Amino acid sequence: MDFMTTAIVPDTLPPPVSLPRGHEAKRASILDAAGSVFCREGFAGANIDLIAAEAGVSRQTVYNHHGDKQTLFQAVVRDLTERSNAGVFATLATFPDQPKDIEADLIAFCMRLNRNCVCNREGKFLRKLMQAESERYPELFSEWRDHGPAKTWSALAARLARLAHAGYLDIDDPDVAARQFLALANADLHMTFLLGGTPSEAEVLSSATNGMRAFLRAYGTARCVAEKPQPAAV
Amino acid sequence: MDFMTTAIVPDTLPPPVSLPRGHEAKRASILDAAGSVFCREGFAGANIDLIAAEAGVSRQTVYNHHGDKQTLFQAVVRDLTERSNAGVFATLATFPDQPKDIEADLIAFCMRLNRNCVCNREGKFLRKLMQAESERYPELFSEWRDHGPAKTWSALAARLARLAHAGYLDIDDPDVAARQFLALANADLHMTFLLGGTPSEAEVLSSATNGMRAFLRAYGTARCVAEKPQPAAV
DNA sequence: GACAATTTGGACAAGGATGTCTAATTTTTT
DNA sequence: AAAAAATTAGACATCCTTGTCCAAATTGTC
Repeated sequence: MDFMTTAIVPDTLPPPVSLPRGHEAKRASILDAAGSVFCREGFAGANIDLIAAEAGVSRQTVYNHHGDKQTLFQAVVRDLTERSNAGVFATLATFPDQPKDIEADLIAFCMRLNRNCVCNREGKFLRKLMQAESERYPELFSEWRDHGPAKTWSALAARLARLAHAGYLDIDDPDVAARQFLALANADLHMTFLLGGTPSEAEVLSSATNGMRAFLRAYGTARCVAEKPQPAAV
Repeated sequence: MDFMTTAIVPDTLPPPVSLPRGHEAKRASILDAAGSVFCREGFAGANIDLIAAEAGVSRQTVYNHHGDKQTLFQAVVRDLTERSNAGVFATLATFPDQPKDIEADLIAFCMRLNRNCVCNREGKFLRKLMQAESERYPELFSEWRDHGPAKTWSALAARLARLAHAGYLDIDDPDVAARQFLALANADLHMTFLLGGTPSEAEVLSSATNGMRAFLRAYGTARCVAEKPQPAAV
């Protein structure tokens, strides 16, 4: 028996198999609160005591998990980047490769993109933190850009090129078209973003509709127009 | 010799212009430095000593001119807003109302807009300060928005409507078109803006060209295409 | 040149924030 | 139940910043 147990569970001291559940929960809670406070107050204005209070932990726990303020900030941005990128690529996977009604399908895609990627918590926070602190942390900025927007653009460009190849669109430069696609998708939301607010569902719908109609006016082919000759007014 | 020198540099000395020579110069220098520091470090991170040093005055002089940090910040934003709006409307006045070559004329206008309004010092600073602190100073934000972007949009919409009426464009909703015009004009510059940099002349040209070609593909009439059937590749 | 306003540098108090330390307490694992 | 790990509250030293005060020096005006 003794032999069995020692064999099955080697005496190599219980490897840090599973750290407490409450431990990771607190870590997440700290990152969450820190994201909110850094975003609201900026790096210099953020107060560790406030972060601790908002996370529901003691200040010492914050220091135990992440060494100092800078390290905490970097952890926050990396966490946001990771989750945001996951959301972006999940949404990109829903791009309408074989559209039945290209206008309706692109509008729906656009709304998913806006709702799940640019209007949500991670998107809002990242946008603000990057704008405010990218010069102080250039490597964080590069990380985010290379793993996020840069890939998004080329992935979207590939999707658009495929649609063009299938005859739905008439595109010279897919990379330019991809940037314009995104610019048009958000054209009506800029002021709300600047204010730090979250657009209503109606605003997201109207921005996506206006944007995609303009995009299709620019890049749609006869095939699109034939299928959808007279879009209804908003 | 003595006569010569005194004659060449007349004794008329700078005309006795009441109080301010060095006074107003110092005030401007302080606003300038404060704008730069607030923008770089954020409100909380900005240091009055640093502002004073960068302005080349003593700290006490900063306090003499503008009471405290908050008042200084508001003065900076109001100053930037005023100068930025002046630039925007001066540029709007150069909109091509009777274009000879609509594509070339719109591209040129776009470049003026980007160069003089969004890429310049005031534009860059205002964008960052608004994004960072608009929630802390909502009344400053409203002031800027109502006297700047809101008027810009409607003014641009009116110009576009006029072009449409003259047969150059085919536009349903001029307000939507105006927002899309601006979105397309800057579509290629977003990443540079986010990084806090200033786009090169080549980037501004390429962004304006790509943006206006897309805009005209969406909203141009046969009249445009007839005049400019085959735009050269970039 | 005399006079008034402005600027300067430095000292200073008050307050706030960071990060460390410790002893007590709670939670988790064995 | 006991041992180990994590958390807590609080005190604390240290540093930084804001905003004030003041005497001396500078500038510009009459």
